[in-house]
Amino acid sequence: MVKRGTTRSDPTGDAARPRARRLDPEARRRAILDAALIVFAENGFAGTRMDDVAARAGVAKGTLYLYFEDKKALFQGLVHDAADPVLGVLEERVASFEGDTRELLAVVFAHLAAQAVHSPRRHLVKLMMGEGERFPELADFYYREVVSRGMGILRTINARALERGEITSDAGLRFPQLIIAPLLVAVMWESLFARSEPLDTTDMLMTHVDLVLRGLGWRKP
Amino acid sequence: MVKRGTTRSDPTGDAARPRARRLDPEARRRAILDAALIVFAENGFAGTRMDDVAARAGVAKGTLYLYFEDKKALFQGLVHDAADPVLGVLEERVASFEGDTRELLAVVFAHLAAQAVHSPRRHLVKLMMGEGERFPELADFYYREVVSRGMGILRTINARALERGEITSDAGLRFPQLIIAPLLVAVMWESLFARSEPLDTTDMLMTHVDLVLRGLGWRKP
Amino acid sequence: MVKRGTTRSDPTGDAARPRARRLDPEARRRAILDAALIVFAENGFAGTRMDDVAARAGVAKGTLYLYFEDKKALFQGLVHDAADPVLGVLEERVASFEGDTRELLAVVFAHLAAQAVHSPRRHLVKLMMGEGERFPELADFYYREVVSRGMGILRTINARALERGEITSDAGLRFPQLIIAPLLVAVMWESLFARSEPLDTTDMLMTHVDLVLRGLGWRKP
Amino acid sequence: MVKRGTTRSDPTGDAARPRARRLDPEARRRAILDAALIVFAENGFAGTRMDDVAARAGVAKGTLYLYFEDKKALFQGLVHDAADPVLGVLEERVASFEGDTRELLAVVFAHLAAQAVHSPRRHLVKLMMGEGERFPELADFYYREVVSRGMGILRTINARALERGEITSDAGLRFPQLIIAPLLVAVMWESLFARSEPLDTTDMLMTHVDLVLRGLGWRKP
DNA sequence: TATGAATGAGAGTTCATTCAT
DNA sequence: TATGAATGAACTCTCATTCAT
Repeated sequence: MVKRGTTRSDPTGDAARPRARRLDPEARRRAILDAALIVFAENGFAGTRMDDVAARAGVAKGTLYLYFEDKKALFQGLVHDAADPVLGVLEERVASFEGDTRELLAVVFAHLAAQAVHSPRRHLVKLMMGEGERFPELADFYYREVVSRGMGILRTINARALERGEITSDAGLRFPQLIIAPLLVAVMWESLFARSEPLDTTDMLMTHVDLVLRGLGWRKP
Repeated sequence: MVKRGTTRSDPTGDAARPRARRLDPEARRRAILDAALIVFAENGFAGTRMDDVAARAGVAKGTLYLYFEDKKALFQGLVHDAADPVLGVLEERVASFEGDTRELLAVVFAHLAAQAVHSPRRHLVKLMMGEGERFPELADFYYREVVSRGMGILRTINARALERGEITSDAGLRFPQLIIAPLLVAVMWESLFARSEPLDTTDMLMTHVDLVLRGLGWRKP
Repeated sequence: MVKRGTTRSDPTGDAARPRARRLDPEARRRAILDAALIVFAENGFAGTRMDDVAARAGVAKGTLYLYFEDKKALFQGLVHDAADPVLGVLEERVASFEGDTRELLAVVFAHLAAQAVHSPRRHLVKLMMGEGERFPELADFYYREVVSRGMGILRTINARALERGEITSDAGLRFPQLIIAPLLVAVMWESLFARSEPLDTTDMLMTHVDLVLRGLGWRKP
Repeated sequence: MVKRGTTRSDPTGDAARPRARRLDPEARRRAILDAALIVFAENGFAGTRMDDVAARAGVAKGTLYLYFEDKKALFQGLVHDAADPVLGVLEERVASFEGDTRELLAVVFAHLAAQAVHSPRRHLVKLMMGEGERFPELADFYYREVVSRGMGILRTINARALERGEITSDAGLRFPQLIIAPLLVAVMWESLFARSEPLDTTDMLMTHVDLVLRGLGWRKP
C-alpha cells in the first residue's frame, strides 16, 4: 500500500559523493526536524520511513541516529520543537490589544488561519489528532504547551469582553473549546476534503467570529 | 537443499485449535469489524497488523481475507459500517421531526454525542483525521459516505429553521461546518486531553446549541 | 507475482449450490487428472494452486483430497496416467510398417507432431523438463514408460533401415536422441517463442527427416 | 494491545552475526547470482525462496533487494549474466574463424558442451523450458538475449558454408533450430535420465556434427 | 461422498537500526 | 562526525490442507 519509489541504491555505482555538508550541528538538527515535520505529517508515525526523513533533510540515514535516539525520539523532538512559537505572539498581542473584542477576535483568527491552517504547522495539528493517543506523553506535552495556553488566551479574551460589557454570556469562558472548534474543522477540511468540495476557510472563520459574538450577546459598548 | 516439504509440517500436531465453526457469516463479519475498529483505533491504519485484528476477532489470519479483499477494504468496510446506520437514523429523525429547531438540534447533538463521541466509533473520526490525507481514496470515500451526508443534514435543518422563521442568519446554511465543529473538538478532547483536563462534552455540546442558535438569530416563533 | 483473480468467495452469499454432480468415481478421477495436466503444465508444480485444479475439474477443493493424498500425489498420478497411450500405437505401426524408411519416419513424425506437439500432451513434456529433476521417481518412471520405449522404437527403425540397406550410418542406432531432438525444440518453441518468432514446426520436422536421412547415408534401395 | 515496539527487540542480543563486510559490490553481486543459479535450478522459479538464495549467498535476505528489485529481476539478472558471455565468445570466434566449417562446428559444439551442458548453466536452459511459459516477459527476454543471438550465429555459419561451397542444402539456414536441437536433448538427458541410462553427450554432439554436415551435403572444398 | 469456510505456516518484501569505514 | 550497505524481524497476503456439515 502506498508503494513508494524505492530508490534503488546503485551498489556498483561509484558516483562521487559530496560527504559531510559543512553545516553546524544546530542547523543540521533543525534541518532534520523540519524534514521530519513534513514527512511525519504526510505519512503518520508508522507510515514514515527514516529513509525519507533523511533524504528530505539532505543527510544520510545513519546521521539521524546521531541526533535522535530512534524514530520515536525524533517524533517527540519534532512536536516539542514545533509547538511553542505561535502562542507567544498571540499572548502578547492579546495582552496589549487596545481595540474592541470583535477586532481582537478577527486578529486572533487571522493569525491562526495564517499560522495554523495555511502553514506547514497545520500538519502538527493533524499529527496530534492522528497519533496523539498512541503517544500519551506527547499528548500531555501538547496539552501543556499548546492547548492549555490556547484555552487561557481565549478565556482571557472572554473575561475581558465580559468586563467591558461587550458580551453577556459566559459560555466562552466555560467552554473556550467552542470558540476554537472551527479551526480544527478548517485544518481537517484543507487536508482531506478540499479536493472533494473546496471551502473558503478564511470566510468561514470570519463568519464564525460574527456568529459566536452574536451568540455571546455582543453589543458595541 | 533444505527441502521444505510441500507437505504441511507438524506431524505430531497436538495443538488444540477449536476451529471456531458455527457462527453465521454475518456474525463473523461483525466480529471482524468490531475487532478492526478497536485495533485500528489503537494503532492507526499503517500501525495495525492484520494478525492483531484476527486475534482480537478470534479468527485465523487467513479468514480476514475471506471477508475483505485486503487491509484497505477492511478499513473501508469499517467506516461504511459504522457511519451508515448513525447517519441513516439522523436523516430519518430530521425528516420526520415535529418540534422546533432548538429541540431538533438538541436531539441531533444528543444522538451524535452518544453515537460518535461516547462510543468506540469516535476512533473512526480520529482515524480519518489522522490517516485520511495519506489515503485519498479513503478520504474521498469518507467524504461521500459521511461528510457530505452530514453536511446535508445540517443544511436541511438550517433551511427548515429559516423557512419557519426561527432564525434569521444563513451562516449555518453557508457553513454547516460551523455547526458541527464542536463535535470534532469533543472527539479529540475525549481522546487526547481528558486525562489532563476533564471536559463535560455533553454540557459543552448543549451550550453550543444555545450559543449557535442565538448566534443565528433564534426567536421562538 | 502472477497475480490471479482471487475469486472472493461471497461468504454472505446464499446462492443455491448444485452439490454432488452425479458422476461415477472413475470419471471424476479422470476429470481431476485432465484438469491437473492443464493447470500443472501452465503453472508448474509450485505455481499450481489446488483451487485452480478443483475449479477446472468442476469439483470442490476438498474433493481433490478424496482422490489424491496431497498435491504431490496428484502430480505423480497425473504423469503416470498421461504417459503411456501414445507409444503403444507407434510401436504397433512401426512393427507392421511395409513401406520404406523415409515413409516410416514421415509417418512417425507426423504422429508425434500431432500427439506430442500440437496437443495438450505437449504440456507433459514441458512438465518433465521443468519439474523432473525435483521428482526423481517421476523422471525414472518417465524414462521407463516413455523415453526408453521411444528410444527403442527409433533403434528399431534404424536397425531395420540398415538391414534393408537404406542407410549406411549407425549413428541413429547409437544415438537415437539425435533423431528425436527436434521434437523437443518444437515443443519448446511452440510454448515459449512462437509469439516472438513464429515457426512452422511441421515443416521443420519434415525438413529434419530429409536432413537426417541424407546424413545417415540414405539411398533408395 | 500487544504493543509491538517500534523499538527493535532482542535487547540482550548476543547472537554472533559477523556482518559480512568487505566484499566489493561486484563480488557480492556475483555471489548472489551464483547462489541464485543453484537454488533456482533446484527448485524452479516459483519454488525458490529468497531466504534460501540469501542463505546460500551468505547474505541477509534484505541484501538481495539492494542488488535486485525483486525475485523476477534476480532471475532475469541470472539469465542475462549467464548467457551473455557464452554467446559473446561464440560470436567472436565465429566471426574470426579461419578453418573449414567442420572444424568450426566442432569448436562451437565443444564450447557449448562445456559452457551450457557440463556447467551449472545448463540449469538455466531447463529453467526456461520449465518456467518460461508462465513468465512471458522472461521468455521474451530469453528470446532476445539468448535464442535470437544463437540462431543468428547458426545462420551465419550456414551462410558461410554455403558461400564457400562446403554444403549444398539451405536447411540449416531455414531451420537453425535443427542444428542446435541435440543440445537441448543433452541438457535434459544429463538432468533427468543420466542416472537411468548414462549418455556420452560429447560423443553424441560430435556425432551430430558429422550427421548434420553430411545431411547438408558436406564436401571438403 | 462432497463441500468450501477456516486454518496457519510461510512466502516475498520492507525498513528501523547498526557499524565498518 | 558522517556515511550508507547490510541486517533480519516483522509485515501483508497466499494457499495446501482439514473437517463440520
